[in-house]
Amino acid sequence: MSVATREGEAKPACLSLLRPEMALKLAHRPSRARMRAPLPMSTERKTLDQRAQMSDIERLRHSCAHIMATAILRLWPDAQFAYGPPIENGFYYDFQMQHRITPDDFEKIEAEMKKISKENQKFEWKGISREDAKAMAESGRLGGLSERPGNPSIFKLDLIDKIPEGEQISCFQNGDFIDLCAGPHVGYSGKCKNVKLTSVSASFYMGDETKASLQRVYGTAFESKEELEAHFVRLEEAKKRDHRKLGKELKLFHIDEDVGQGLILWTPNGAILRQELQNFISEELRKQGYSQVFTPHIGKLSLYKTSGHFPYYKDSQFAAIVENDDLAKVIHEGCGCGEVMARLGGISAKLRQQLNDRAGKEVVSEENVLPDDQLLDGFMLKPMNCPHHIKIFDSQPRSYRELPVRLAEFGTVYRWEQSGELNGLTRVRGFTQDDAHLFCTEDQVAAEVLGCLSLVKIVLNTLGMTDYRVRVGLRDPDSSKFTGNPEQWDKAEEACRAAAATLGVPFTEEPGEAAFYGPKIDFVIKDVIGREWQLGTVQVDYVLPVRFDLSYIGSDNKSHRPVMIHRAPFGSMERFCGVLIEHFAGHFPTARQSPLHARPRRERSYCRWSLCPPC
RNA sequence: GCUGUUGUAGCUCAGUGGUAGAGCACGUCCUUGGUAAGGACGAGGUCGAGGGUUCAAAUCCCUCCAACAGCUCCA
Repeated sequence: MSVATREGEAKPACLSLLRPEMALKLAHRPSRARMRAPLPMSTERKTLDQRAQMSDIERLRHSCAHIMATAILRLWPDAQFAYGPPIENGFYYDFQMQHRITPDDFEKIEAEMKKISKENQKFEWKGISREDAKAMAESGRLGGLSERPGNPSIFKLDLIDKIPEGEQISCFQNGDFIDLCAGPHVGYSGKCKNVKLTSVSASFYMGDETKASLQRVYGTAFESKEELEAHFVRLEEAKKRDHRKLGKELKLFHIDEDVGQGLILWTPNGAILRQELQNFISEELRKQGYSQVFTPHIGKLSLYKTSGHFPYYKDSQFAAIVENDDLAKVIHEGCGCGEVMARLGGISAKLRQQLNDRAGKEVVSEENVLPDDQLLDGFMLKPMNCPHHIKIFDSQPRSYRELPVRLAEFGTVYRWEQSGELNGLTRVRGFTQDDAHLFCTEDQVAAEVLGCLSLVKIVLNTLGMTDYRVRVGLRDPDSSKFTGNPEQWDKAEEACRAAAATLGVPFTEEPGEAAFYGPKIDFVIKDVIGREWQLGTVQVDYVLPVRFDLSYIGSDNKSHRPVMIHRAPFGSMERFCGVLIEHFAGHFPTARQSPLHARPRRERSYCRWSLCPPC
């Protein structure tokens, strides 16, 4: 059974709960305004030409950054400024000073900024020689209101050194404030009156963790008061769609401190949502000839040593689980913690030999080898499903007639994410991938990649999620990170490129973004506040079949190496549901027969949201 | 992990050193031919955890934990 969509494509029966008129309406919902999404600090300098192309609003915001710096200096003259670019919806300036800015200071700074705007200071460009620039920085004059003996402009000095020889060095002056700056700026500070400071945070100089820690104040600025107000209205609207807020209101999921950070408890309502999606994808998988499998949540360390995930990715995995008797033994032997860790991380000489032989070169160095009686094995919460699926493929001899073998599982994996990076459903420590691994011949790669992509496209189109882009991750030829032989890479990259081109959506090729084992295609979806989330992914892999010594018998009755394709159209159920909640703003497409609807009066508060969710 | 902010009832929040509060939600009863109806009464809190200062701490100080924003990272 299928229903028509506006694209005229058949809609899978498993989304039978989708009311066509609702789907249509939702698909046309305009994407909400983007909240401040800081542009990643580019490690490459912009050329003067690129700078000259700054749009009017970027000019205004950049000037606002200078005005904010001026205001901060009037209040705290010791401040040392680093970097103050315009960003989407606003600007920031990074600086270092004794006083720690808190949001309570914003009012003071804004008041000072307003004064500066009223003073209508002229922004004046001055070309200066490298020597003069350095002298001004030494005296503390650059990024200051006056000379500041004993307080040289340290960051400006560094920035001057980064300006290539022969390039014009310039500064801009407004009032007493002189800053090293290539511009461009607005003519007068009077233009910068619709400004509001939004947040303060820490940053690192040049985005480098090892460099100085700076304070960063963010602000937003627009040409008119109306636009500024509209911006804050949009932010409010975006907040209402936040999946964490809706998740609580609609009782979709719960995160409990006692269970742990980043570990999702799916409550009955959320389980309905997730189950519908799983049914939907299961149906598509069945159509495309996948086989469903189930595998356990843990596996032995040696499995991940063979795959190469341990200890290479050790920092982003949960620690090993050591069996009681083994633990008692090492305690009895008086092992220190460091020694236990080393014994867990070691690899046997035999396994090292096997891996190196299979790869035809040294992929595991001798320093990781420990004598067998020193090795301590344990288990690990699985950080990915591939090794388990590989073992299923390898559990019996395979003929080319069976290929491609497509093994699918809603596989739950666990990864150790930094605490500051956790975010509702979109960044978690335990999540379920709609994972599958395809084992195919070299010649089947292109067709299989194409099949995977069409699956992702069906999923996204069915749900009306059209604000996405496609990223083809290619290898960086200069990097040693990428293993495998160049011809295979070329072939796989070409297959990915060609497959992406058939999608009919813009895609970018990004050298250096490939996984170490092969090229990949990612679907990146923008959420309601402009953050991009990588959801679906398709990756070609030539490495794991080698490490696990996989083979099949070809028509020539000889053994051949299969190619693996990893793919997950949703990415993870958690992240996808998070993005989906915001996409639909909680107005999930449901039909009359949906369990979300038929609720007795007693549970009025419960059914309310499915009929008339909070707007 | 780093910087900052926040943490009080199921939810949203008020409460600046002196007996723990409001609205909504919840329970019982009454009213009411109807989809967030009205009324009466009621229940619900070691004020994130632990320590300290004080005659006295939700409130001041310290240490943790967690959430949020940003940075950094992300197979």
